[in-house]
Amino acid sequence: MAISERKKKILAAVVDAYIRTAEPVGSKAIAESAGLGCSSATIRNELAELVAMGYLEQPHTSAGRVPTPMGYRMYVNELMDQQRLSIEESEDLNRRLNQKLQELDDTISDVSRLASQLTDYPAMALTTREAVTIVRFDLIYVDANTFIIVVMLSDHTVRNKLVRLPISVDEKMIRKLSTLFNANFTHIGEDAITPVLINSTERSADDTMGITAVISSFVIEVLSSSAAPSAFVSGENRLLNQPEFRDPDKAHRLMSYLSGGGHILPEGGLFPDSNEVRVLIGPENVAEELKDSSVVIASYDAGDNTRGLIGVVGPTRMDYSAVAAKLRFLADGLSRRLGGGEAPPEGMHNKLIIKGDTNNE
Amino acid sequence: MAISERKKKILAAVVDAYIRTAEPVGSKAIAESAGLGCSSATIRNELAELVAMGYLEQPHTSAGRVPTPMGYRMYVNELMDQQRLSIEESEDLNRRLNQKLQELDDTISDVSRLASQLTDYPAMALTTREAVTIVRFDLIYVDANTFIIVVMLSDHTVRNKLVRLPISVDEKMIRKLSTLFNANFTHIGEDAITPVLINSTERSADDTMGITAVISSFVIEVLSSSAAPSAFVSGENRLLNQPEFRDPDKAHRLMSYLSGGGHILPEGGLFPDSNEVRVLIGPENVAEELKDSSVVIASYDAGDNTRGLIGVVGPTRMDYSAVAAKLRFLADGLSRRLGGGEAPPEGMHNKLIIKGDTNNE
DNA sequence: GTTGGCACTCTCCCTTTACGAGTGCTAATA
DNA sequence: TATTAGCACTCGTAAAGGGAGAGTGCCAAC
Repeated sequence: MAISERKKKILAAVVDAYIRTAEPVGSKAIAESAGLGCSSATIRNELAELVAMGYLEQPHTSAGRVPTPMGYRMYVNELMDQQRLSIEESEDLNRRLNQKLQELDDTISDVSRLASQLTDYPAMALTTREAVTIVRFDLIYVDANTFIIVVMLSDHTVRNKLVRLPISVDEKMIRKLSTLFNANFTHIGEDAITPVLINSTERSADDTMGITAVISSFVIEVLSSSAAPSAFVSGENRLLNQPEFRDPDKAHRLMSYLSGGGHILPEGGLFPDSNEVRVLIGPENVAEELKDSSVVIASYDAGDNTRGLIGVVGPTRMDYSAVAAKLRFLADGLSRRLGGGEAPPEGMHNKLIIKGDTNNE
Repeated sequence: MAISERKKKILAAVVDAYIRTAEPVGSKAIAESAGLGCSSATIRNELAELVAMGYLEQPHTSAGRVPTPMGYRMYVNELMDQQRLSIEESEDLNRRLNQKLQELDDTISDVSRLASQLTDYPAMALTTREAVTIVRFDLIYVDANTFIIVVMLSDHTVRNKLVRLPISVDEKMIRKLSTLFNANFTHIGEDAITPVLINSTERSADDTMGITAVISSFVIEVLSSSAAPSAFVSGENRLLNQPEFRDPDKAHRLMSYLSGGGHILPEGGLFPDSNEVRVLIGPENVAEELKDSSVVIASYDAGDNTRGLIGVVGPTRMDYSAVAAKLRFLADGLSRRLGGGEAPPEGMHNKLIIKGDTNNE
């Protein structure tokens, strides 16, 4: 059955009111607020039909209406006025973002904290990197027992480690090792670092003291930790702001889930395109713990084959419009700062494109 | 008035039972549990006196007794059996600790996470460092637009930064700058880095492209971030396990306080000595938000003029004995791994020394 | 198709009641 | 003098009752 224009308006009014008040919405309130010139009785008829169509439900017979996940979905896809940030807001955001400019690895926790502060919901941030390789190797001789390993990675980050040896090495040996590692260990993946390679390098260097092994294990550590996606969740406690989480058990369940950050990853398959904000409403979420919460995610381009994701978790009664706008802004800002060239110019407000699972209706 | 032996036993029994059950303790329960051969009526008389003395209180006339902060204090100082960890527990702890061996800066979050997991309370970890200086400077030339700054600090950590320039530099310039910075910027504090120094270095290097400024600002960033104590709180959500935080508002208040981590610092003044675990009970805490919670803290020696602190927050009805033992173990383990030489040998169980504000009675 | 009216059905909140755990006191006992 | 048994009393909690109010569904009129 097609949904009439008036039904849409009424549905939107219900969702809007429910988002604001967290209480079932009655026909009278709608008649007064939404500017369609008809009485509460008419609204009641329409509401009954919206319930029959599955967009709304009643907690019990004589209560007002509450949107179903399907109702929210309709609202998100078609009805909500796609909120833009005001000039002041976006300036404020820009300022805060500019303060955070550091390496991406520091930023990921900041990003999630920022998203959480901004939206007043718990937020998570994560990045997945494509496999990196080492592009450059330097060993810095400090003293007879100490040297520093510095490696530059294909994603233009730099890692270092201070090595202290129980025995003495001379500067020549360090230089030799540096040359060898530059020749043998750059531009290869973690799986190419075999015992065979390590042994042959050790022999070439005349290294009888196991220095090669130390350096090799650092290489492996760097390559494997860079490949692993990192996640960060913050502001879990903001859940308690929401009336639907006044039940400590419910709140606790979700918070524990969120604290265990990594679990969000499996859903990483559905990375939204840049410029798109994805909304997952209640049962649309894969994770059992999220079945009655909603998640809004946006992704950003962190440059060098790295994509980042920022997400916000809240009750299904979430201010989708505001949250989506803020996330979009944040993601854009991050893309612009961290990412490749083709990011949109500073200050431009992108048209918001919001998508989600539309195939379940 | 002096407190008799029997009163002590009864008080201990009340605290023990209350820690276990979170419910006011009645005379009958004590008569049965504590092995002193007397009836509940006798216990009642004693209880009445303990109330008069301020060690216990009654929520209302016909309820059991609950320890007051003063009661807990007595318990912690004199009564509780100072729990040792079982062999299995300490082996498990050792294993987990060994896995976490990395740089201190990575570890601080791990430490707090570990402490939280271990105790099932929210935990925080923080370190204060003495001012560090740079002891060694290296600039690595990568290509005409790129070089890497590597600095080694007096605390034996190494920091690096990749610098990309809009203009070209040659290798000679980089070498010159490296020498100059090594000469002028090592072994000095942040406040010694004045515009005058930067300008003179810039002139000496014939640097017309502002590279000196870039490097200088990195130096300042490193020195200031190393001086700033860093804090980390985790497991806030475990608060919700405790029945006293079933009230979402109460839980939220404390959790927000904890999330804002830094606030704990002002109390840093009371760093416990190593080998001592400090317990702060309810009103003994300075922070308003902690007035009806308890904090257990231990400190460890992280080497190089750095002291770390691990703390656990919970309701006043906290299992002080178990928590103190675990924190002591953790702190010892960390001192041994990170710290100076005179740490106790591996595997030894230290005598627990527990102290606190005893001057308020 | 829309509206006013009205009986009906819920939940929410307040009060009442009953119950039981635990006390305080007193008088008896060792 | 310290301990104990007994008993009346207190108070909080949980279950049960009882409006009040918000909101519905339906019907008959427009």
